Amino acid sequence: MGHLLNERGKNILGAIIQEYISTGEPVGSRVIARKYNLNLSPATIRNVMADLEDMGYLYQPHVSAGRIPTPEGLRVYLDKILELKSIPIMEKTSIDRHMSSNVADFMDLLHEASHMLTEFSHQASIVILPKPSAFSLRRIEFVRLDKARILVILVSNTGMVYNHIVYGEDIPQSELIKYNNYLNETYVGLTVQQMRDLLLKEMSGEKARFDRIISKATDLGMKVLDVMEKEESPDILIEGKESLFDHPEMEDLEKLKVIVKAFEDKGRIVRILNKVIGGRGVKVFLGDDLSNIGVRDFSVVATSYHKGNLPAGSLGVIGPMRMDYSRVIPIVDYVAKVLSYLLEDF
Amino acid sequence: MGHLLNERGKNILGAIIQEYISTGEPVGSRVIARKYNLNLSPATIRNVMADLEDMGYLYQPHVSAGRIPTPEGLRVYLDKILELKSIPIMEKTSIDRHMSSNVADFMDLLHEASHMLTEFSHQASIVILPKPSAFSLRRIEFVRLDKARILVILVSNTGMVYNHIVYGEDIPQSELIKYNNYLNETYVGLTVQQMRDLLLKEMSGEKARFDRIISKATDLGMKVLDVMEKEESPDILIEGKESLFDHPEMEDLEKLKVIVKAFEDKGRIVRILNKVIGGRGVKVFLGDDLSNIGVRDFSVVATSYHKGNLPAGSLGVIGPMRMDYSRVIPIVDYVAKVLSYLLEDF
DNA sequence: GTTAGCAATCTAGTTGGGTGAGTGCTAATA
DNA sequence: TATTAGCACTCACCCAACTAGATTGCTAAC
Repeated sequence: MGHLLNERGKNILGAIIQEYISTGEPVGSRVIARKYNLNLSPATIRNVMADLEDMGYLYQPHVSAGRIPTPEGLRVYLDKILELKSIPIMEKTSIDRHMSSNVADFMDLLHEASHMLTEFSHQASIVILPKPSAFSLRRIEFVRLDKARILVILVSNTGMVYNHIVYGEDIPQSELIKYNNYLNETYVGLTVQQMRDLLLKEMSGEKARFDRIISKATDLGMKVLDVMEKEESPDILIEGKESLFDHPEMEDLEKLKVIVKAFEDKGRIVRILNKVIGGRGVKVFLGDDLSNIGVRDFSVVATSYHKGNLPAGSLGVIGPMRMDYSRVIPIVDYVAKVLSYLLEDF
Repeated sequence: MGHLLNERGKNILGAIIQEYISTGEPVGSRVIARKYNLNLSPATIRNVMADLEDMGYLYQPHVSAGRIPTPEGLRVYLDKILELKSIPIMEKTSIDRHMSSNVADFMDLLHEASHMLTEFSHQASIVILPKPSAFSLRRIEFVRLDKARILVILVSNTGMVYNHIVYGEDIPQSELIKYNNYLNETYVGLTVQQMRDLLLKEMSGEKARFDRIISKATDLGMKVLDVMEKEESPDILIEGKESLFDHPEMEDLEKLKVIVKAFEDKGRIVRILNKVIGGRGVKVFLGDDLSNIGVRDFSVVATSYHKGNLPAGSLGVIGPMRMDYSRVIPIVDYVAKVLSYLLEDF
């Protein structure tokens, strides 16, 4: 057998990974021969295993132990071998129910999504909050803080409240209220992109030249968009860290430290999760994909959620590489779909 | 020697605890006799140690080991023996500088305080965000979300933004704006308590009977105060969890799990920290004080910070019981003082 | 009241043999 | 030629025995 993975190779690799996922122990040739009826002797399986090791899909922790899949092996498994299970009807209805009732505001909805993810995947869940740019404006409000700072409060059509501070000249509150009124009349209902377009148009238009309010208000509006863009460090919900600790592979102290530290640095987690934005479908990050958060032997299963056709944010779970992907992937997928569906008419 | 702690008992207990704090190992009689010139032989010290153990201030992990202080022992040490060090001038100026420059808004200030706490105590820091009731109103804004929900945005005089959702009848946005205007004219500058008083007065007053706007607006205002009170689960900043992991006592896996889980449950942490509100000065929570967050062998050093004379929130650090209190207590104290000072004219 | 001396206790670390799991290789088999 | 049985080999893991070191409590002397 050469360097190409043939049918038998696939079967055996699949069996090994399945076994490893369910036991967490190195897998020997005997177990495979007995439990998975491939009609092959342990000796033959050993030969194939040696080949798979050459290809970089398996490794031995030590010579008298069985094999463990490498990240590369898992990647192949995910791409070519894994067959997804369908979600039990009970879990589906539970997800539906939790996410559509008892949610007072948009944050509740995201919390609920996060909760469903941990509940049914038994991993830690991550939900990246939507960037304001995914929504349209419901209301904007300026509040004078002091002579240099203006507080800007934006309410999106989902009821999310974003606030920013803008530095600038000293404008009395009474004047700011006029800007408010103008902007609330003109820009409500627009997305960030549409706002930017319209602002640019208005700023160079006739009216702005003669109407001081319009001119000043659009100036300030533009400044707000700039600040928003710069500050755009989306927030993040993490739930169920503790469920990670119950996985037996966490017996290692160093590993635990590493993963806890990884959670501290939310920026990096966001960056990984957001890689799924743009594409559709669930993606799995493994091994080197995660080396920048320092957790090579973990795995992130993530996908994006949408509002209408616009990608709004991303969500997923993180856990040890040994994870029941056939269950977890459909769950992440389903929660994202439900969330997107509910988002549509929020 | 009976059950009363005499001078010599104090000296020896103090020495043992000092030694334990700096090494983390059980302390034997020899070390005390050699390092701390009490002019006593190990044998005598052993006798005293046995007494201290009877009193519940020390215990032996096993018979051939030295002694470790119990929470009760530490409590006595903190109350009667410990002498605080003064903060090095370098650290003081560093705290001053960081907290007074580069802080755009109030949250920045709190983050900075939190940062200073970890930086100089080498423990994890906790800052409880002020309850809205500590501040006065700068601006209130109603936004209609849908026929049942109204979003209320409150801006405090410190520039903090609080938002709540109020359920009620369907009120058009144009009507809400009238309420806004009335409330912003009448209630800006008042604390929550003052608002409540004035609202009650207005509701039963003459004007409200004839002016629909005033009547409706005060109704809504009252509802907001009720919601605020109910939802009052103050938020919390935690920084430097990772510095906990570097303490050698964290070699124990179970301990690490426990502390990480404790951090998950912010409610309980808030409840502990908030015990300091009301009193002045730094308090140390030890042993049983912390059993409700499941971390008997940790220690929380906390104090409250103020705006003017009103307590606004609390802050402190959490770490292993073995902590250099003579350094940590003054730092917590100082950061709280600086924060209170800066808060005064925010 | 204090101290020296000493037996007793217990942890932590080391050594060494035994066990079992699993491999790779070789030669036989289909 | 592909597969398999057989076997020697390797290595982690466990257990038991032993050693070294720390510290104590107690007793008797100072």
